[in-house]
Amino acid sequence: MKQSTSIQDYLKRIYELTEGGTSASTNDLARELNIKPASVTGMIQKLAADKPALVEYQKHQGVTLTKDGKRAALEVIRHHRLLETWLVQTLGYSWDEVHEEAEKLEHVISEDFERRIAAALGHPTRDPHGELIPTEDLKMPLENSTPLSSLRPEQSGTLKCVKAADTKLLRHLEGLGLIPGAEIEVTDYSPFDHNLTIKVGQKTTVLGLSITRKIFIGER
Amino acid sequence: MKQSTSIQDYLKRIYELTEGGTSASTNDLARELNIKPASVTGMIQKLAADKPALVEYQKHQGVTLTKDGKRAALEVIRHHRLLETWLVQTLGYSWDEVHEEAEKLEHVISEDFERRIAAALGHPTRDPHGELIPTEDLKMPLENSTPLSSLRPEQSGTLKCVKAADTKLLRHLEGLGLIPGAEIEVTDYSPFDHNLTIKVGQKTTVLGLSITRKIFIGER
DNA sequence: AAAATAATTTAGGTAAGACTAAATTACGAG
DNA sequence: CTCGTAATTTAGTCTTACCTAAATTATTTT
Repeated sequence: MKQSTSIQDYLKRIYELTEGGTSASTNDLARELNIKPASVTGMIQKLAADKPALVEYQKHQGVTLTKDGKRAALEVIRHHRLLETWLVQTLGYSWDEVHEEAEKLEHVISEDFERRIAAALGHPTRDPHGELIPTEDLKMPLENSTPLSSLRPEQSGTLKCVKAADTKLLRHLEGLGLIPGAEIEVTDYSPFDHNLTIKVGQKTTVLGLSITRKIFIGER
Repeated sequence: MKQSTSIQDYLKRIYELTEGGTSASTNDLARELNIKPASVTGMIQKLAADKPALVEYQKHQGVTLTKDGKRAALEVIRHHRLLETWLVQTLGYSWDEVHEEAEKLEHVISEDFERRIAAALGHPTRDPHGELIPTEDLKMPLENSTPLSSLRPEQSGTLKCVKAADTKLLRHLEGLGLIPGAEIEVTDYSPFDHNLTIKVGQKTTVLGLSITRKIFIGER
């Protein structure tokens, strides 16, 4: 019932890649996990063959998580996001520094430890990037936000979440005031390159699609 | 330069077993690590053969740590003891609950994390059991205490440290007031079974050798 | 000092989980 | 529909770190 670090990483990535409803391809998984596609095939075949199967898998069709697999993935994700929150709140990490550390800790902490930090933090619902934290009974809350890339001039909202782990990018966004809670207004859109011009506080910035896709906006 | 979890465990145990100046035997190591002696032989041969050798080893003579091995061991021990301190101080763990959790975390935390918790705790010198925490430059401070088992009637002192990980024992000792800082006086000694009668506060207790060997007493 | 016993080492094996190279399958263009 | 490319899978290797069984070395007893 307790998975290895490797397996937990597979499950977490599969969860992320299948959030949109599509199945996760061997190649995508390999890229996300920084391993070779051939290695992925081996592992997902094993995960699909296991007694209580953690993934659903048909040759050349990609993988999805089973009920059990999803639970296990949400457990890891809960660990990760609680840890990030806690590193920021109690040890003064900044949001661009927490990812790596949480990535290692998430695999080794006990359920007891998880409960203790959740309680100490007041049972937070979002991590420092604004990502939703799965509940204690391992349900993922509904996200009511849309990617910034889908907004158009005149539209506005509150920055809910930044889906990124890259230190440089996060620092850059922070410099622009683009952190969870920020009020944003779209002032211009360029249909050719999908650039958006937005106003955050006093500042006006132009952002490309590769960034606007990672920023999620919700109701004020 | 970064060792696997297994190797770190070997080094830590070897450090502990050789603190008394003697070398660590294959069997003792196997017992401490809960693995078979044959497996220990294989690993220590590898550690001794490595480019910068971590252990000194001659067939049938047991192992000791090299300079490099000692540094690596102290790094792990520092992690472990800082973590225990920190689990107790910030998450409300009791001294009998921290061992297992620290045992897993010690292998994955970064140097940055180590520095942050050390600073947050005010650079403590002892962990919740009173064990000395290696300094940031990886020197083990001198311990100026002796085992309770070496004291005799009329002698007294302050409890400095309890070298034990067993939950039951630790809870028992706590119930008797035998925690770091306690003032202790020896009132009786039985030369046949080495039992000691001691007074802690109001309480008088008789302790066997297996316990008195694990309790360390120092100057008031 | 030889025999019995205990400790240690050798030899060979297994399981995870990665890799490379080669084979196969799927898919888009003509 | 067939060819070429891209994605995927198969097959076979490697490393780490454990295991068991058998052989060897050390130590203790008689």
